[in-house]
Amino acid sequence: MAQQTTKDRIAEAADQLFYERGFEATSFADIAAAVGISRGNFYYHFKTKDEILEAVIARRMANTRAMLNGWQAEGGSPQQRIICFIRILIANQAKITVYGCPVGTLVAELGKLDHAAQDQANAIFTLFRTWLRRQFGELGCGAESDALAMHLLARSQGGATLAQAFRDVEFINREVELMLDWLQDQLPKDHPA
Amino acid sequence: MAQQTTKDRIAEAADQLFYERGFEATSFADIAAAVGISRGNFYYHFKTKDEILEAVIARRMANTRAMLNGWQAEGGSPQQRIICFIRILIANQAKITVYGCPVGTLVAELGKLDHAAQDQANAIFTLFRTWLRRQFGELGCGAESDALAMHLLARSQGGATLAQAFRDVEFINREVELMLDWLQDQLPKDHPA
DNA sequence: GCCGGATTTGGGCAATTGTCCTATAAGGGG
DNA sequence: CCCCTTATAGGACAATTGCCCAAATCCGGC
Repeated sequence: MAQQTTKDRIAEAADQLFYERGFEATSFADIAAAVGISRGNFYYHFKTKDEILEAVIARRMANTRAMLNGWQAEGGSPQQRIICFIRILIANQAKITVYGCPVGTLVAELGKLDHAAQDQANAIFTLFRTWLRRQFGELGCGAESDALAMHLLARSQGGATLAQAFRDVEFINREVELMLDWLQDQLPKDHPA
Repeated sequence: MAQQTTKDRIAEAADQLFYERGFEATSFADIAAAVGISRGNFYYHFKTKDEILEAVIARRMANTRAMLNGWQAEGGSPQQRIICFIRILIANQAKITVYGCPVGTLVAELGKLDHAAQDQANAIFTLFRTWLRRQFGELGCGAESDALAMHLLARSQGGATLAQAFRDVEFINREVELMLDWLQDQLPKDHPA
C-alpha cells in the first residue's frame, strides 16, 4: 500500500472520529480538518454522510474479518483462539477506558437514531458471534455453541461499558481473568476428575 | 402529587427523549413538542440544555435511590434484593431491546462528548455499585464485595447491550438465569457439601 | 505544448441548532 | 379595579449543520 487514496484517508479519519466522538457529533468539518482537505471536497467522494458511515462500517467489517481470519490461520486450538478474543479487551484497554467498545457504542447510537445503517453495524457483532460459535462448536459444545458465543460477547461488552464509565483499567484485567476461568469451565469434561 | 409543575413535565419529557433518542439528538423543539409548550418558554425554566440534562440526571438519581430503598425496605434477604436487581432486565426488557440501558447509554454518550455532566451520570452507576456492594457485604463476601458488585453490573450491562443489538428478548431471559446461577455460587458455603 | 477527465477548492444554500429578548397573558392580594 | 409577580408565547440571533455548485487546478496521453 504505497499510496492511500483520498477516499481511504477520509474513511480512516471518519472511523477514528466516529469512535472517539460518536457518529452524530462528528461533522463534515471535523473530518475535513482531520484529513486536511476542504469541506466541499467531500461531495466528490461521498455524496452523503450516510455514505461515509457505510464506508466506515465496511472498513470495520474488513478489519474485523482480517483479525478473525488471522487468529484462525495461526493454527492454534479453538480454546486459544477464544482466548485471543477475550484478550482484545486488554490489547485495547487504553482506548476502551476512554471511548468504550467501538462496535457496542456505534450500534447503541445508531439504534437510538433508528438509522438505516444499524443493521450493517450489527453485522459486525454477528461476525464475532458466528466466529465464536464456530470455535465453541469445534470445542465440542454442540447446540449450546451459539448461546455460549452470545454470553461471551455480552461479558466482553459489559466489561467495556463499565471500564469506560469508571475509567478503571484494573477492572478490565479482573474481568478478563474471570472470562478465562469461565472458558475453562466450558471445556467438555471428557475425563471428569 | 395533584399537579405537576411545568418544570417537572419538561424534565419528564426530556428524560424519556434522552433515553429513546440520546442527549445530543434531542432538541429543544423536540422536548417542547412533547410537553406542548413553546420553545421560548424553556429559557424561563432552564437557561441551558445542560441544565435540563442535570435535571434529568437528578431525576434518575432520585428514582434509582427510591427503587433501591424500596427493595431495602421490603425486608427480604440480601440475596433476594440482589435478585431484584438482576430482574430489572426482565422488568424493562421491552424498552431495553429497543433503547438499551438508560444508564449505560447515557454514560457512554456523555463520555464521548467529554461532557461536563458525565461524572453526575456516572454517579447513577455508583449508586448501584455501592448498593450492590452493601448487599454482598451483608451476604458475607467481605473484601470481595465491591468486585462482585462491579462484575454483576458488567454482566447486566453486557446483557442489555447485546439484547438491544440483536433485539433478542429470549437472550435476556437466558442471561438473567445465568446471573441467578452465578449469584447462587457466590453464597458463602458455611457447610460445604 | 495542449487537451480532457479526474480531483480539489471555496463559497453558498436552506434548515436546524441553542440561546436570548420582548410582549403578552394569568391570576391572586391590596 | 389595579398592580405585580409568575408564566408563556413568538420570534430574532449567530452559529453550525449537511448538502451542493461553479470555478480552478492537477496531470497523464496525444
